[in-house]
Amino acid sequence: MTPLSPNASEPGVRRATITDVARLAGVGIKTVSRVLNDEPNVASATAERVRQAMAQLRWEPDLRARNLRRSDGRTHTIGLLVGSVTNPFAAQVNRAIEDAAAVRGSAVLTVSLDEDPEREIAAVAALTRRRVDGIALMPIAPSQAHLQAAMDHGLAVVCVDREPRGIAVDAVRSDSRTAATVATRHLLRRGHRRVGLLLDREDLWTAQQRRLGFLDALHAAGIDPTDCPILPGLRDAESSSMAAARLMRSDAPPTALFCGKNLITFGTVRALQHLGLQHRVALVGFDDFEFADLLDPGVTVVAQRPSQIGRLAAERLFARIERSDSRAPEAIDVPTDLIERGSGEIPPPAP
Amino acid sequence: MTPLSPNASEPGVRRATITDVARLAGVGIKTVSRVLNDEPNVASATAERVRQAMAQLRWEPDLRARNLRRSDGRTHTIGLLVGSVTNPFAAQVNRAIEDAAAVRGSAVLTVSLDEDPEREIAAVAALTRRRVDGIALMPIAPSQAHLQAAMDHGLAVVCVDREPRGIAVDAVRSDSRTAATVATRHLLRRGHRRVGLLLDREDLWTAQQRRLGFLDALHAAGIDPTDCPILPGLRDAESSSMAAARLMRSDAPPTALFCGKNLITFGTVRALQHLGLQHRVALVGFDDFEFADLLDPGVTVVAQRPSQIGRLAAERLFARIERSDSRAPEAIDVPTDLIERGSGEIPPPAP
DNA sequence: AGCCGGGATGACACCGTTGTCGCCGAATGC
DNA sequence: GCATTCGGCGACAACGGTGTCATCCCGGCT
Repeated sequence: MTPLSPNASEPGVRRATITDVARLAGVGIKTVSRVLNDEPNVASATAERVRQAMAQLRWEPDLRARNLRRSDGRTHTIGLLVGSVTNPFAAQVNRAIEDAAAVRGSAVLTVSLDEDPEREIAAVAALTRRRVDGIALMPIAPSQAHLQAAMDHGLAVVCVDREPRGIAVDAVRSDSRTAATVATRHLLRRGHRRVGLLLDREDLWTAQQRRLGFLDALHAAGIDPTDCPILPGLRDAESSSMAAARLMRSDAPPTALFCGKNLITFGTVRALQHLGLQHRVALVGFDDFEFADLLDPGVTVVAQRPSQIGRLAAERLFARIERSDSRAPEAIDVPTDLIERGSGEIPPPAP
Repeated sequence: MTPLSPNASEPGVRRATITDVARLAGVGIKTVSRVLNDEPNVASATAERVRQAMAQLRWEPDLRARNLRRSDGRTHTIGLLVGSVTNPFAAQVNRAIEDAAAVRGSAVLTVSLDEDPEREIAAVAALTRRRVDGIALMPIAPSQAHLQAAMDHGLAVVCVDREPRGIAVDAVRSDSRTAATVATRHLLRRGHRRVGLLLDREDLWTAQQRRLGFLDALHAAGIDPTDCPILPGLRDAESSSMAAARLMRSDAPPTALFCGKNLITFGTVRALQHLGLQHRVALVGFDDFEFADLLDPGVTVVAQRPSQIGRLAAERLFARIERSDSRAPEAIDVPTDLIERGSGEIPPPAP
């Protein structure tokens, strides 16, 4: 085996530059640049010499320097801001966007915001300094107006999962309101009259929409909303689990639950199992997840399509970046799919 | 509400540069630079004028230009190469590294390789052109020697989850061999004599180690390895599920299974449930996962500590980047935790 | 033979920042 | 009172590439 030079043996070799390549090939730097960029008007013999010099020196052009001067001004880098890369929904969106970016030769800078508005603002500033071509954002701050200055300088923006506020940009998300109506109606059709809704922070667009959809369904069925408790402000599985347990131990607990996002479903499923109620209380979750089908009972969900959302968002973003789309910003609804697995089909107890 | 200027209204304003700030503040550009970098020898009144000019123009310095000239040569950007950001293990590692990078003002370029060696090489080349300061890599290519040239130019590298080949760099990973031994011994102690091992591609270091650990345990218990089938080459949940089903339908199927990574566990759990064997065949998985405790039976696992692995990897990486650590490259073992939940404690059927 | 067009090429400015260095003026030392 | 320091500041080169433009050369056409 060949001897290995250790990690710490740095500066080592000075990195080759275009000047070194030019000198070795016996040409001017501009000719090297021409070869690198496949520009015309280079004799094939010259081009070959240049390519050999590049290979011999293992030269890789410096994209910072290149972008700095280039007329299109693009860095071929985009930013992705999500709640957390560990959230399965965000991870799927992330992957879809990464794939779309890779096809176009762009790299992705991913940032987890932990649903903190200040981190959204800080992250955007940091990405702006890096001159990313575009940003795909799951908005969390009360307003996205802080992006306007960067947009005036040509930054493209697309919002994912939630509607933006204070700026006019494309948005790609599930039709949360309709999805919530469908899920709630599904429970009501089984005869439930006391349905509980567990929700994320209500300053989020998604939570608002899902609440509206929930109420739409109650209204259509002529149900008194005051019989249907709404528990908002649930940020993670932990707090959701505690909230669900408290709710089920209350006087007149609901006979069915609708969970407004994946982490809430996780917590609620846990709570019901611990209380031994998983076969007595109906449950529909928002967002599909691994093993939803193998739990007992299987968890009925309104599944989002995160890959599709990510793919569409990336397409909009790159269309804006390449200025190939100058239509007015638009909101794109991605459909959801109700998947029946058992938990959502539990009937209310006989009166 | 204020009117919103649409996304497509680009070039719009020319972006302010340090020259604009200098002119507005009535100073030289170098003074602006000094204020920006908190360098000494600027009168406080002057600094204040400069800061006002910065704010007024909403100027954000261009990090590309800055890094290009700076003497330390750092871009404050690192690369992270994983199998896929949708894999929960990778996602946790990703998050830990992102957090460590954020503290140090570095951004993370994440790339999913889909376990494709060629993409590893291509991704490293792309990151090299971007002049990242370091790369955290879950190695997939047969050799990582392709990183040597970049390392000679100062690139820092740390390997995650798997051992590197062909280069000398730090590595942070679980002690797979010991973990596999512990898991296998756990099954053997319950009386199993025919234990099946389901494995990832055997060219991967982790799969090799887990196989060795498995055999170690058999050997120590005096068990004939030929009674214990090994199914390698399982890349995803799908193929694992099919392989597990085929195995259980064979003559003399094993009475216990050990799954060599998270996706294999997912597939195998599915297969056992579909065959109705989940309470008759013991199973231990590698890697913990959401709902492992709520399945029936609960899934016993050897849990890795992905956050810790990511954190330690990032610490090594930044130590190398900052040249604050010049020790020889080192392999760091992160312990695993056997978590008993039921599936691993199922005894073999009475003879 | 002289003119012209265009392919091949390099000199040089430039992108937006930081590093080097020199200049100026005020404070300090003797 | 004069040399010496030093704080404050800007001119200019440099980072590693690309854009612009001038130049050279050669073949084809009058």
